[in-house]
Amino acid sequence: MNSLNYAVKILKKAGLRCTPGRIEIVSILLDSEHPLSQEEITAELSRNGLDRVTVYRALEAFLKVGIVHRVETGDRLWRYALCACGSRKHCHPHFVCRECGRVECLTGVKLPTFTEPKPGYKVEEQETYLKGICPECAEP
Amino acid sequence: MNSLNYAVKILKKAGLRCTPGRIEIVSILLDSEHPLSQEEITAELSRNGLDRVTVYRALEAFLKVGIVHRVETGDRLWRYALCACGSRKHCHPHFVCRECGRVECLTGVKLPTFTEPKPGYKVEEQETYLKGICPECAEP
DNA sequence: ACAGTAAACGCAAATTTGTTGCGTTTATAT
DNA sequence: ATATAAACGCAACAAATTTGCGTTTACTGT
Repeated sequence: MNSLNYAVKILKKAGLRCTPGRIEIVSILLDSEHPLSQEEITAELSRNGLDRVTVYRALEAFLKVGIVHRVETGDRLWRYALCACGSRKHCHPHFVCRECGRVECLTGVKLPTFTEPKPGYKVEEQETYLKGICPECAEP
Repeated sequence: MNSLNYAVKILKKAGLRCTPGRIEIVSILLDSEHPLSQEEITAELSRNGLDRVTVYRALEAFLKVGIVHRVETGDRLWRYALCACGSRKHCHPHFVCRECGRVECLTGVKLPTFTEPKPGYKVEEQETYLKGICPECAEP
C-alpha cells in the first residue's frame, strides 16, 4: 500500500477527517526516517501547501489521539514522528546529532523501565535522548 | 556554612566575579531541591532583584564554566541546577511532574550508558526524563 | 444526491521564551 | 587609588508556537 492510502487508513482509524492536507502530512511522516518539525513538514508539502498554523493544529490533533509522538531535543523545536506503538509513551530512545540537528528514533534499543524511581514518584512516560555525532557528520 | 558563603566559594572557584546578583542566584540554586527556570529564580530574588537578561546571562555563564546543568523537559523552559559532578553531562535522570511541572534530579538512580547505540552513532551526552506524577500532586 | 454541522482551514495578531546591542556600573588585580 | 574587563539594565529583536475569528469543507443522516 502506498503511503497516501495508508495515511487515509491511519486518519480514519483515529477518527480524524481525511482532508488533503492531513493526508499529506501523515504521508510525509510515514515516509520519513526521523521525527520532523513543522518547518520540515511544510517544506515537503506540495506547492500550494498548508498554512503553518494548520500544520501545527494538525500535529496537535495527531498528538491528542496518539498517532504521533513528540520529541524536544534541546533546540526548542517540536518534532513529530508516527507512533507505531499507538501510545504517547516513547518506547525507544532518540539520537540527536549535535552537528546537523537531526533526530533518529533508535527503535532497536531497549531501555530499562522505571516505574517508581523514588518513593511516591509514579512514572507514566519515559524519554531518553542520546546526543552526539551521527555517521554523516563524523566523516573527515 | 550558609548558602551565601558557599555561593561565594563556588563562584570564586569557577573564576567568576562575586557580584551580589550572582551570589544570590547561586545561593537560590543551592537552596533549591530541583532545577529552576529564569522566572522561578527571578521570583525568589530580593525585592530590588535583577533584570531578566542579567539572570539569563548569569545562568549562561554558569553553564559555560560547568557549575550548573541545564534541562529541557518539554515545556520549552530552560531549567538549571547546580552540578555537583562538575560536568555538563547529566549524570542522573530527571523526574518531571505533569501536574505541577516541577523537575527533580534523581541523583540516586543509575542509568545504563550507551556509547554507540547504532553503528557509527557516537554518544557524547545522555539525558533521561521520567514524566509522571509527584507525591504531592498524587494526594487525594 | 443534499443539507446541516462540526471539523479543518487561512490570515492576522498575540504570546512566550530567550537573545543582542550598547552604554553604564562595579568587582578585582595591580 | 586606578585601570579594566566583567557584570548590569534597558530597549529592541527574534524564533517558535498559539489564539481569535470568520470561512470553507468532509462527513453524517436523510
